[in-house]
Amino acid sequence: MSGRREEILDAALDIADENGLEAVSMRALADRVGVTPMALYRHVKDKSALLDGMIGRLLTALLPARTPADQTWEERLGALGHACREVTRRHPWAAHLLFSRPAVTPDAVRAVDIVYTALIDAGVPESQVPRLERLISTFVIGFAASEASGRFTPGTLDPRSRRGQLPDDELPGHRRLAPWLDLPVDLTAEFEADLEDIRRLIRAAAARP
Amino acid sequence: MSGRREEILDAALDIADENGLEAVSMRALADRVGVTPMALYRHVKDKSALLDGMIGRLLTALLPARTPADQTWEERLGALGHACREVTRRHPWAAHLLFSRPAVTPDAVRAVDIVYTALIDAGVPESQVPRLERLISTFVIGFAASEASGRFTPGTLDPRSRRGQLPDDELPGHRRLAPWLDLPVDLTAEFEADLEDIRRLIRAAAARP
DNA sequence: GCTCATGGGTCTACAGTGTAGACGTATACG
DNA sequence: CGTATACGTCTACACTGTAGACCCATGAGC
Repeated sequence: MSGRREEILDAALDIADENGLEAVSMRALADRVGVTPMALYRHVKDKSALLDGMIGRLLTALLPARTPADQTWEERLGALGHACREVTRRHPWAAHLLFSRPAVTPDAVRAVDIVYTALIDAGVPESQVPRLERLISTFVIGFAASEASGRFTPGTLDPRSRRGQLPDDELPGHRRLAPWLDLPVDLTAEFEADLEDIRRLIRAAAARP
Repeated sequence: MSGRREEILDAALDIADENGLEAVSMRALADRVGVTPMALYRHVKDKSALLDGMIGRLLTALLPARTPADQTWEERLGALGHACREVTRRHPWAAHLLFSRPAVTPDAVRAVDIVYTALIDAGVPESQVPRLERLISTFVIGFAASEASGRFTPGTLDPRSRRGQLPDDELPGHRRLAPWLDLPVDLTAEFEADLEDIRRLIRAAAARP
């Protein structure tokens, strides 16, 4: 019953949001809750269990309360994808945890099920559904993690100087694409385009024997 | 000049391979090199610089010495993908770092260039190439990271018991797919199928106006 | 030969980490 | 009343990364 555990987890979320995940130490968390570090261990087995609890908390927030049945499978997929990206934009530290901790909480299973039914509704052969679910979730979480960790916007150095470290004739691709590489990237638009590509991939899979 | 830095990085790789990434502490590393912890700081600015150096070392090992020009773009893409997965299978701890550290080393840029030229050769419109490169690398690294962290094989509990935590009628997708979910997954074959799906996605992008 | 810079290494110390173990206390229930 | 149970505290230990001062061998320039 006692909502104490939830209270602690939320405090941990707050700390992570304000000062990053590495600022979540048992001592700092205890301070914020107004308690001694060791007191936390009554409500949380471990530090790693604490992290699990944190992503658990996020997952429940992410899920649609009830899946509106009047949406097409493409809309439902898009909604889930955007929700996932939204969560990791609000909590950039979370992206990594989504990868490391296997998703076995009830909420995570529910999320997987949404993708399953979307794929089935799309007409994908059942034997292919689990694989495609993994493909999709891997990409979506990967995109979110990349965005959150700055993999897509490497540092402050612009593309030109980055390229400059290598002789230009070793990088024919970069030379050829130079005009496009200097453009700023709109990651929201890019994510949308990626989702559309994935929907196409699904339709193609549904159309195959 | 002095190969001391490389010697240190390799020792760090060894520790990580044997006991996991969290076992790579400055003290443990110093012990293995046969030196005092503080001595490491002459060759490595930071602990985080040490980690950067480690993935740098891996990346050079991953890259093809020279790209054989007699391969089709599909073969080159597949080779790079498999090389990436191979590295993270040999060094499971590395997958996460690939995500967190933006890839700005010369070797990383070279790897990106291989994908760029493959996409160009495939006939993808140049404006789409950078986005698709990000899509592909995100998926490939994400797959590797998922596999390494066990996201694809959640714990020891079988699918049935995992599902058991929730009422079955809340999970129509799982119920429908039950026969397929109980099958063991061959991740090598799955990765191959995923790559093929991605190649199809590329061909489709090339065929669009 | 002398000096001097430089690269590499050592020792000490500090502030911070997760957590095991023993102990205390207040409420609820028989 | 006694006793469980939930919750919290204090102390202590073995770690972590790293700043700062000091040392010594090598080689270059005067």
